[in-house]
Amino acid sequence: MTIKDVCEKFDVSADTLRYYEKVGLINPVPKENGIRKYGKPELDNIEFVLCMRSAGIPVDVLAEYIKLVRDGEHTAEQRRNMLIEQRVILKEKLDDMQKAYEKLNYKIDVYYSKINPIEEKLINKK
Amino acid sequence: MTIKDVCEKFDVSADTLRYYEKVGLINPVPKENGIRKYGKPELDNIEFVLCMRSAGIPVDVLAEYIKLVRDGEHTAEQRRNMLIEQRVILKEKLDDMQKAYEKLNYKIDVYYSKINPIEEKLINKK
DNA sequence: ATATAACTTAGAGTTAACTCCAAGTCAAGC
DNA sequence: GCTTGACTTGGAGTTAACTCTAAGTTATAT
Repeated sequence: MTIKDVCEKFDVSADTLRYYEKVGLINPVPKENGIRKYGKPELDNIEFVLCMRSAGIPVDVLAEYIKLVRDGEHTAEQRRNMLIEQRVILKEKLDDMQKAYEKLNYKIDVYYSKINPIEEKLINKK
Repeated sequence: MTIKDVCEKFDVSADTLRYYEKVGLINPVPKENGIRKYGKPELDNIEFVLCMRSAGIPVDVLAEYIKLVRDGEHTAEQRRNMLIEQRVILKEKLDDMQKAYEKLNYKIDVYYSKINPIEEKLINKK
């Protein structure tokens, strides 16, 4: 799989993939004639990283995590602690966003009744 | 209420509050002797904005929204559409983060069984 | 053989959202 | 009447995470 295939598969730019590799967030990808060829392990790595990034886990934290994976089995406990720490942060963010989502829903309802009070009344009187 | 009180109430820096005001994300705060005095409407404004910011809604989007509020009642529909648009984006983010959260939970379990296989067995055999 | 298109690199530039700084004002306490 | 401390300003600086640029290489099509 070329870099372009991976970009399409995960909807990410080639620049981002190379950047992630450069900063150690993705393991070095094997090359043929100087061109990156992505296999299963690379794709798994990328999928994990993109998923964690979409949750807002910082690049440097993920880079450290991947480094620990490379360092071997004896870092497992440290890695686990990292993940637990990130889970706490993520949970807080999720809760904040859930709250904002509900507030947004509420506000949209309020605007609805402002704009369309007649229809609103009809609904309520049903 | 002084700026310091507001900082403590909402756990936000004075710089951020002034920055939000400067870029139009918070309405101009009335001043006594050149010093900001925050009242109920200001606090409501700030709470809303901080909540939306914690959900990742961009500063410029919020600034435009606040501008529309100032422009009066006839912008209500436009505002509502903005909120609906942001709700879609927020929902997607929430779903992504929920997925990441679950993946993280799963990974933490995996590390747990790696590190502490004996205890893990005990739990499973119960 | 040469043009095209997709890749490569190192490193510079961009963007969003703060965050900090220097210089100044003002009320209160000694 | 002077110092202290909390505020004020405009504007510069920082950080994270890309994103772009320029110059170069390589396989394929003409």
